Amino acid sequence: MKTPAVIAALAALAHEYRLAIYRLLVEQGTGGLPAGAIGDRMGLQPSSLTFHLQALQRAGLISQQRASRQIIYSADYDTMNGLVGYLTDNCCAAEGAACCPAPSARAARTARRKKAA
Amino acid sequence: MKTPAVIAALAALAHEYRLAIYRLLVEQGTGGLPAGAIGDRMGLQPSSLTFHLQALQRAGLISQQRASRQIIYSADYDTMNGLVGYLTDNCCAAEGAACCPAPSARAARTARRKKAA
DNA sequence: TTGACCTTTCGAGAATTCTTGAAATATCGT
DNA sequence: ACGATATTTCAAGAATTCTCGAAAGGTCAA
Repeated sequence: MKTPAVIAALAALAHEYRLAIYRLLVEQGTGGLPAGAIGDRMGLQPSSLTFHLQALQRAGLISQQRASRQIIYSADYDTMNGLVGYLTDNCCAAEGAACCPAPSARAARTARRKKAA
Repeated sequence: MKTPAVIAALAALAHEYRLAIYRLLVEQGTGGLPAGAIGDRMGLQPSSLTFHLQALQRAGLISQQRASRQIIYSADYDTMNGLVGYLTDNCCAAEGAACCPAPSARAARTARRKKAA
């Protein structure tokens, strides 16, 4: 995951409503949720909801799919994996720093991520 | 780590300069770096640099310490750990979702975090 | 094809964030 | 105490993000 994409994902999640929407969609799993249902739970105006959904989508955190009249949104787990990978990798660059996951866990996660990419 | 703090940390990192500054400080380890040296490397105006350093500091991602005339900034790893923990915990809330680190790694990280808090 | 439903688009205004230069603060060496 | 160095504060303006209401775009059922 490149730095501009990381910044986009961070910015997308750095908002009360968007973080809540994303968490809600993660809970829903691959089934996702139609826009209207999201708006109801969040108490958001339709146009405001679309604004935030688009922000999440541009960042690659969620994706949409039309189902007749409704538009179903669901979480894109890959982007979150990439984000967490970037943050953990860049968290412990200094050797011996008292931080983050233990080296073994970090190595395992890096290997898994490289395979996925 | 509570949601407002998570949003603050995400917002602080969601900016080109601030993410670069944070990464630079992480590389430096506990020794940190004086404000001037950060500004030189980033090519930032002093007042702009202070603005961004304060944003990172308010989010708990970095801390400062005076050393005679200079002010040394260094990364606060705990907040990043908390942020990564929050993101990983909330990434795989749906059971069986094809996402994030394997359950065992997640459990280990959660246990470590709880101990630290 | 008409009307109802669900969602997005558009435009305007409010709020927030970012940048910049000038002035202020704090520390040091002389 | 004075001048130099390092950084922050302040105020103003530019840029961006967010919210809201009205209108438009698809999709379905009759």
